[in-house]
Amino acid sequence: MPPAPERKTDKRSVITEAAVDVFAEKGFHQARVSDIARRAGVADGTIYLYFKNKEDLLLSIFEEKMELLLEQLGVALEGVNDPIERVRKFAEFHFRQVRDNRAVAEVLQVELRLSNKFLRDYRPEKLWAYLNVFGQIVRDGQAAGIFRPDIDSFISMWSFFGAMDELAMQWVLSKKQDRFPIDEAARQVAEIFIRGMGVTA
Amino acid sequence: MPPAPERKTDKRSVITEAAVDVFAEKGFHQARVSDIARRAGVADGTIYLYFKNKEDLLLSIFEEKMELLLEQLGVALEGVNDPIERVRKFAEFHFRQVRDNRAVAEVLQVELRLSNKFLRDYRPEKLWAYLNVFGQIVRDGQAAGIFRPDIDSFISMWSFFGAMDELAMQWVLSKKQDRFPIDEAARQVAEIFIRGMGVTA
Amino acid sequence: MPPAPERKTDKRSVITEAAVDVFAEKGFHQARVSDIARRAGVADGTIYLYFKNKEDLLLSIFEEKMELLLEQLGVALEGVNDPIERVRKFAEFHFRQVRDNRAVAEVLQVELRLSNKFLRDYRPEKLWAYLNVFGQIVRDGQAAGIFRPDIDSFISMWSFFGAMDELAMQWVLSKKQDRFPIDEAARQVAEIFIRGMGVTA
Amino acid sequence: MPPAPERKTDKRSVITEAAVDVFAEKGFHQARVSDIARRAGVADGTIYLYFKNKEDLLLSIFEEKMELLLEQLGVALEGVNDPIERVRKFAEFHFRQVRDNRAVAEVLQVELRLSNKFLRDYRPEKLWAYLNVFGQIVRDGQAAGIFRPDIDSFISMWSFFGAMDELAMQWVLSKKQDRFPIDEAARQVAEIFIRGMGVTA
DNA sequence: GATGAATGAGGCTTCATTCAT
DNA sequence: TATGAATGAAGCCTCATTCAT
Repeated sequence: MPPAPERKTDKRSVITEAAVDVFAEKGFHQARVSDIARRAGVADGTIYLYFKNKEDLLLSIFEEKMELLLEQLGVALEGVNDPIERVRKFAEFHFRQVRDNRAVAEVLQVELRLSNKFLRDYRPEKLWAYLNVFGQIVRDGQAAGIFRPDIDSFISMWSFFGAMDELAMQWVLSKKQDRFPIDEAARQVAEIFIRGMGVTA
Repeated sequence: MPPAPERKTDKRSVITEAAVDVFAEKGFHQARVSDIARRAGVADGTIYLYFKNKEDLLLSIFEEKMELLLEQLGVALEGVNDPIERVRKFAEFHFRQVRDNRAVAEVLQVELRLSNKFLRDYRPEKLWAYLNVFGQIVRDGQAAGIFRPDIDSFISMWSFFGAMDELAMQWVLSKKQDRFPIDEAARQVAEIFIRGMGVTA
Repeated sequence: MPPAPERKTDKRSVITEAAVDVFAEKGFHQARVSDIARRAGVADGTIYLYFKNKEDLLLSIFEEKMELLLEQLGVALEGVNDPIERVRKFAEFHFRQVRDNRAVAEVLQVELRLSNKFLRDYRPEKLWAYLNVFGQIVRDGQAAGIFRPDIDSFISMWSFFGAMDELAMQWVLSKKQDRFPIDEAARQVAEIFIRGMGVTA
Repeated sequence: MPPAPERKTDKRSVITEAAVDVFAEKGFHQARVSDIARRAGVADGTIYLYFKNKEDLLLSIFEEKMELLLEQLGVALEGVNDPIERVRKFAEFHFRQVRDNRAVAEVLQVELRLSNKFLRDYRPEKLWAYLNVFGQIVRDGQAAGIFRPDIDSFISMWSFFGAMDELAMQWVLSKKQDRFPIDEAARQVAEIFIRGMGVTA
């Protein structure tokens, strides 16, 4: 019996998952490479067979996770044609991901922002692709006469993302006991933007 | 005759300003204490006469800058009573700060990201106060029947801040030549939230 | 039918040649075992089937190359009986080797430098044998009354080798365009030592 | 009372001397930076206040020592005008230095050669200046009709240096008990080159 | 024999902080 | 107050070597 096809990338993803956990727990700078190695059950040096260095590990996580996210977003929006409904689904999808993959969200939202490389040098194509799904919804809605034509899709897109992202961060960083209901947040954000961009207002 | 009061804090504020610049340029972790000292024109050790350590320096900046911001926000909103108008003024004020003082935007970014994870026990009271001005606008608007009563002020407050903050960051990070008009961004964000929270929609 | 004898050592010599190149290019310490493996077209681990470790690989090169050199020197000096002529032939031979096989010069350099300090217990017998050919020429010349009897063969032998070796290194290190004629160097070195050791002077 | 002027470079030279000892004892690659620090009585980090890195430390030793050597050579040859005598004094001086500063000689001769930077990238100006003193002696001798005009000063200069250097290395590396008389070596090398280059031969 | 992924010890270097002047 | 040389803990990363396949 041949090994499962993902056997080959097995160790790589073991490391990736371990890194997500450790980064989420301790933060990028406090996380020791050896912590990640121990968590992954590999030797320190093994990490460097798959990643150039610690920062590359962080960026790789971003790339991989965003790619996955983008795919799943496509699935979540499949068959949904009404722009308004698509906005709702988008918010719902985003917050659901955050809730279900808290560690990933934490790394994507908190740690990544602290990485200079990320903020300054790195161009997050995948993030743009993700956001542009929203931008396209706005333009489609405008074409359909649902959203006001003077809305700038660039501005609304980043606003929408900023709103979701900030709420997600607050949720992620909040202690378990005083965590607000995230699906309610999804609903409210979606509603604010739908009405906010709507023509009837 | 006692020395002029600001004489005493002269060197302290020189250091603070230098630190703002350096932190904004390189980020907290990449910034070396000696960079800040050089920029401030003092010796490394001098910094430790005014601040307990590097982290304390960062926190002091937060405190000072946020206090100032809060004061100025108060001035900007003075005499403006209509909740809708107050939202507009808030957005306008925030983006104007970002434009006029690039470092403010970055400081806010950093604070948000670091305060909860890196600085476990630090509570950014001043930031909350800043945001709560918006929260109160929402509640006032609800009381006046202008905003829908089911809007959660916590959610809308963070959404609003996230939207503004993300746009600010995009503006800060964008190259000078292709910078979008920041005051237009202010208008659009304000409009989306005003309409989005409004009862008539 | 047994495999051809060199079949058995085929891979070994492939590795040896690759190692000579890599050591010559980067030096012993800078050379990675994996560089050698790649150059040889084998896996890293394969090297350890033929050599105990990296150091052993270096020593084996010494042994093999010096053995060859010694043999060829014998051939070059065959039938030449006059000590003076033998000195000339020796120099000629040495520089010809350097020119035709650049790596040999570097190997000798490395050996000399490393053998006594880095490889505490290694005795470069073959190198000594090579040099002693010159020592013997001196002693023969002295017996024949051609060279002064107060010349110490140890001192003259190392001097001669040092002179040739240093010139060889300069030649090897010099850029192709401004390379001095190496055979002229051979002539001059030989002449200096012949006259320098001669009785008539 | 003001501090002695060399107070300022005190620690730097303490480190340099310690490095010479440790490099001579263990070799460059085996020497740990912490070994040098301990020997110098400073913290590891202190070394990096004076030197860029470990290799820079080695090269700095070379620069400093060669500069000193060059100066002292000038003194040793002062007032000696006869080219023949100058050759004798040169050899004498060189070997005396080796004998009196064995650790320095060991570092300069053995370790330096093993440093890739040195051999490939670095242009040892000071060494050339040192050698050119010999080159000039040759040319002066030729002008005076003492040395044969067909001698190439470049070739003879490197030969001479190679001869001395190789002998010096053999002396430095040899065990105390079987160390040959170095001043006798000086005499013989000088004599070989003087006669070897002479017109009468 | 051949492979090459995995190992893991250990060193160079950084930089926040101190303290004698 | 101010200095800045000195400290030294601690982590990222390299790479020779092994061993299961």
